[in-house]
Amino acid sequence: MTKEASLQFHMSMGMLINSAHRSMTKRFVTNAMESGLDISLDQWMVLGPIWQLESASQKELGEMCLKDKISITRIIDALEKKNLVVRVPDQIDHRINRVVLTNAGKQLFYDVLPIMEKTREEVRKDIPEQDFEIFKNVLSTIIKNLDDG
Amino acid sequence: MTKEASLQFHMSMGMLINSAHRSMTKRFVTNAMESGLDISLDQWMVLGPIWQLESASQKELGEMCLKDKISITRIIDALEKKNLVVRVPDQIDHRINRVVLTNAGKQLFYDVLPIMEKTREEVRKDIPEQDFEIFKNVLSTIIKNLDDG
DNA sequence: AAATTATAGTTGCATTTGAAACTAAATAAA
DNA sequence: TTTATTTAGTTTCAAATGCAACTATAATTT
Repeated sequence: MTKEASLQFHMSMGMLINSAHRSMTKRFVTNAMESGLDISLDQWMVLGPIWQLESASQKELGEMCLKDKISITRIIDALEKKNLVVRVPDQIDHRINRVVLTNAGKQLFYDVLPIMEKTREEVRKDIPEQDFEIFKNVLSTIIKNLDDG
Repeated sequence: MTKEASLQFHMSMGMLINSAHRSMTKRFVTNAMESGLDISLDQWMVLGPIWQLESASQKELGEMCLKDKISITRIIDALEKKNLVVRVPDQIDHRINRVVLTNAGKQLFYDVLPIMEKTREEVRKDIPEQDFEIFKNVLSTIIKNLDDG
């Protein structure tokens, strides 16, 4: 590869992903705040699977959200502090925490859904469905490529 | 949008970008370390434009790297501490710093190029050129969408 | 059964990051 | 000219993140 091509690469890939990630996170939080909702994108990304799985272990949540256990611990800490979820020790395996939504957590989940939709629309404006699918596939492939490399 | 679709979204977009970004950063640093080079992806992303622009202001670097001025200040601090760059006050406008590579900085730049290429290949493995182009376009569009929203 | 290994989750510490306030210089307005 | 405004960059403080070591429980091995 020529120097120029490498430079081109470094200026596109890392930079673009980095910047898109930052912008999205920011926009989501801003949109939430404007609706009087206090939640980070990370917290939301975990709240969804909690809602979906009903009583997931932290490990399961981590796998679902592609996050390590430390991050999950902390996000659950934050959610628990806000009384949105509770940790319930598993009846059989006492190492496991089952994480379940409180009523306030469920309420927040439903309140945030339209915020998510709004953010989604802002993000996807002008991007054809087909391109977006390719985009997501490429992201998945990149993650896979780097996980078992 | 249905609840399921929103959930689907939140579990793909944010999560995937987040995860891909983390993996890439990690892989780049690991690859660099294995070659005995001590540089973060952020630092590299700024080093490139410094090399290319020859004597860029911090503002220009920020625009080029899609980073805010605070990040640039810190990255330049780090690079300067490692004697890879120096800040030279602009002769005419004393507010501006011109950032230039030292010989060590130029050397590192050339040393890191193959690392970047290696990382690039690991990232892009199995991704058709065409999809990758779409991928980058989508990222650019997302950034644009969120910047002037 | 006792000792070993593996798993789930937490904690502590050091580094990184982000937002807002700040300094210093340049430009524009009065 | 002096005052106000904008611009480039830095600093500070609080919050987020990453890594390694740690606890507690469960599953294996001997």
